[in-house]
Amino acid sequence: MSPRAGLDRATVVEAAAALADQKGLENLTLGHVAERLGIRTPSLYNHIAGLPGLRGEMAVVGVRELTRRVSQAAIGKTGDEAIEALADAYRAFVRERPGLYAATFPASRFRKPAHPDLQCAEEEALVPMLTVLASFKLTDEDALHALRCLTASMHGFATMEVAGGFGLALSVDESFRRLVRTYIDGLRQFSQVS
Amino acid sequence: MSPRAGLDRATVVEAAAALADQKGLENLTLGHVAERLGIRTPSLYNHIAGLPGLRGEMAVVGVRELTRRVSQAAIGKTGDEAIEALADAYRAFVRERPGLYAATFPASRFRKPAHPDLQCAEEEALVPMLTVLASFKLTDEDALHALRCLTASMHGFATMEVAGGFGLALSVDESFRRLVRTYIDGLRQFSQVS
DNA sequence: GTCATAAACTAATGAGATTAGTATAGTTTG
DNA sequence: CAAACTATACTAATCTCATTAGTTTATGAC
Repeated sequence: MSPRAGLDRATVVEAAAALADQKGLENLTLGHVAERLGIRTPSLYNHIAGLPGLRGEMAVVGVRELTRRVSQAAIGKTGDEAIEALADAYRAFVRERPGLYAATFPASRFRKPAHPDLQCAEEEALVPMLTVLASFKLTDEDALHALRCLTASMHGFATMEVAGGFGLALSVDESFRRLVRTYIDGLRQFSQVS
Repeated sequence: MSPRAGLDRATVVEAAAALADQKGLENLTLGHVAERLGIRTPSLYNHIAGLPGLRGEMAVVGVRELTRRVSQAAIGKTGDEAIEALADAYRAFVRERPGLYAATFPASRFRKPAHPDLQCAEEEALVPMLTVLASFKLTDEDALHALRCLTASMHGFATMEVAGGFGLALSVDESFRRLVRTYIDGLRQFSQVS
């Protein structure tokens, strides 16, 4: 019908991400993406390098968006308040865009060529968190351990939450608040400030 | 050739789990499972209900094995020591059997019929952890929040680790120790003992 | 020994990803 | 302004994989 539909890579990736959010990343098919965009499946190959390429693009977009939100949340805050804001932003992102977040976490154990853009985006994602941790005056080593613990906690909680792992009739917000508070209290153990 | 190869469901599931550990759960195909067992793909249907059924069986086996290991690790221990042992066992399981563990975490958001065996196994998995937490004399509500925080922390850390998310040259064991210690310290905030 | 059943098989179907080759709408250039 | 170029869409075809249907045969029950 229309030999030009005016698509570009970003549009394709966004459509794929929206579908992944709705139906789950593992249920994402090129057929569905094409249908949503009003084109035939092979036409997608003009914009993306197949399904693996699409997943890689989604990962880059996801990491950047997560970074943006986390950075935004921490602006003008330090210490406890900054950690809490950052953690809330992280969790909110996973809840709002579970498919895009899942794409961000691509079991790099099995990814053959570590996409350079992705690696770069992943490194930048650490910056806001390390910046916030800097206000606790940790040694470099302590800060890196703290970074790992923070990301692991947020990642674990948020993924369990969106997976439906918290079945009980108990406030999930309250559980998360306690997790973050406990983490912050633990930071003090290594911190050089009050 | 051999109209009887002497297979049963458990053997098929174990073969699938071994493949998932090696190649990743998302790369698991019935063809590979059949090849490893020396039969043709359709023959698997005599033992399992297709790929979704196989994944469900893997989830049940995975949860049970995880529960067994965690319970075993906590035998004869209480308090801090029990939590540390339990956490180490959890992490060790994820490292040794990443595919089987991944099967355990099936994004129940998209699972249509919540397998009764699986639901039962999942409930039983909480028992050893709640038992250990009981030694901290928490209120019921505090114990459930603590349970969520503990599973989220262990899950998050272990999955990030096996995904290759900890790239830096910094002891992962030490990071995990700090995560668990911080958690334990946080428990005391709500605990009625020492 | 006969029979029922379980467990293997082959053949066929359908979904989905991918590649090859074709056509056309914009854009660039003379 | 028209010719050529290029990007983007298409159809057709192939490959892998899951799944179903129908067939065969070993093994255990009687």
